[in-house]
Amino acid sequence: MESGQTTRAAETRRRLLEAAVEVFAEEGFRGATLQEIARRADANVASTAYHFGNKEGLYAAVFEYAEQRMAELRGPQEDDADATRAPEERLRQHVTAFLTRLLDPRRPAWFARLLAREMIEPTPALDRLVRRRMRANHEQLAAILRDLLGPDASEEDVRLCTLSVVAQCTFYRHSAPIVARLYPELTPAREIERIAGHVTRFSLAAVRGLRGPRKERGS
Amino acid sequence: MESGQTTRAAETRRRLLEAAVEVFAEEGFRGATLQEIARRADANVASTAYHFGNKEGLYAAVFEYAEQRMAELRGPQEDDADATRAPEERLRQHVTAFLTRLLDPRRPAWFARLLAREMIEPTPALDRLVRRRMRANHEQLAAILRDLLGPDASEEDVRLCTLSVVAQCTFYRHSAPIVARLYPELTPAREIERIAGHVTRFSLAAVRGLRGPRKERGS
DNA sequence: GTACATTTAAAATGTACGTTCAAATCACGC
DNA sequence: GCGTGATTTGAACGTACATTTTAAATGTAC
Repeated sequence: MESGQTTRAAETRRRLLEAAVEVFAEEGFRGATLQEIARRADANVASTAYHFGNKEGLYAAVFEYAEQRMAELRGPQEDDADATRAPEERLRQHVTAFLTRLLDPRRPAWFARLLAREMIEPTPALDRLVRRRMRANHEQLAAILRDLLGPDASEEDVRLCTLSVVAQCTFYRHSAPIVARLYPELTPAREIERIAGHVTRFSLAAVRGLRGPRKERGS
Repeated sequence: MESGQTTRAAETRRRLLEAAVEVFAEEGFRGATLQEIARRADANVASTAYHFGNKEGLYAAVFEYAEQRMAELRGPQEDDADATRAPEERLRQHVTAFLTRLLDPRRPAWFARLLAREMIEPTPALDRLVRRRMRANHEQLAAILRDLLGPDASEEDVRLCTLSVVAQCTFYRHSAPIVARLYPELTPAREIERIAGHVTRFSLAAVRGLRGPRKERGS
């Protein structure tokens, strides 16, 4: 068919996306320049316009591309399915996988940076990401916590506990600069196992304590 | 002395800072323009150069100003001191105050935005903030958790638990766009008390569970 | 009230960047 | 090899903006 042309064009497109992911992650939407992206991709500035219309179009494509690449990087062990095992074990596994995705230095850092920027100035790309990727993950974790909390727990409690677990995981990524300055000796990237162990123990203990009759302390 | 001039000059300076805090928070360092800042402050562009040297100088001054303003906004009930009360009660109070600072819609939102931007691209301003404001807060919270965990807990455990509490609080601010998209019905800004209650209960239960002989589950 | 220093206003300058465009190059069917 | 449409290229355009310059205004001291 048109394999020669198409693959060549698709190739520059891919190079542009590859370069753009990095530049957008490093510099943000405003800070990123098409010239820099084109330079890194060994392409002409005008090719960005040709392939993606304009800077915004490129960003949208970049976010989708990054999202896809991250999904590909997921190992099969992170998939759902094993509803047979004890919820305690499933929690540990979920937390470990989550933290690994966030902190493992072998994973590219750009996705977390893009996401962090979306937290400050959300774009339509975030809506899609939540709908298409995050929601399912949250549901999976919520199911584990529902099991742990027992049948008497309200959906409200399940939700809040789920968020507490997520919060502990994402913290070491989102607030890394603060953690690094408060505790220079703690290097999360190298201690994923230790942190995962703590988050799991902490959360399991919390859930066990919450499970029984709710203890209302204080006023 | 030179009061007429000085106060007038100081007044312009203050107006510039006030405007700059907002613009930097909204648009980020790169997105903010001196012209817009000057316009909002009813001042001339050149006045930014006169008072702060250049854009970077203005940013540094802005961050310090924001920091100071936030410190002023703290009620007296957020101070340390009451080491007499039960640590459970102190935790509840600390968490509530923390969440209020982060989420209360009556508080200006710009500080959190400036801070979020520092999480992506730290500047020297962050070092100062951590050293001069955050460290003490963390120590205060760590002390509460040390009390709760009892004398057998390692400093490592205290640290991790402290971070778990902080993580749960900051999450509702840092990841607000995600929470809003996952659970549109949850409106953290209006439910500070409920969230504070959950974080406190969750963390107290966790700490109580961790306090005894460490239960190692799983492998 | 006149000379000097400080502060503000307005315009000018230079640069960086997104976008556009016409020409050049390429891949392919004929 | 030649025409056709898809890509790629290099240059140019216009705009936005940080910074600088210049001039006026304002305050201070004699």
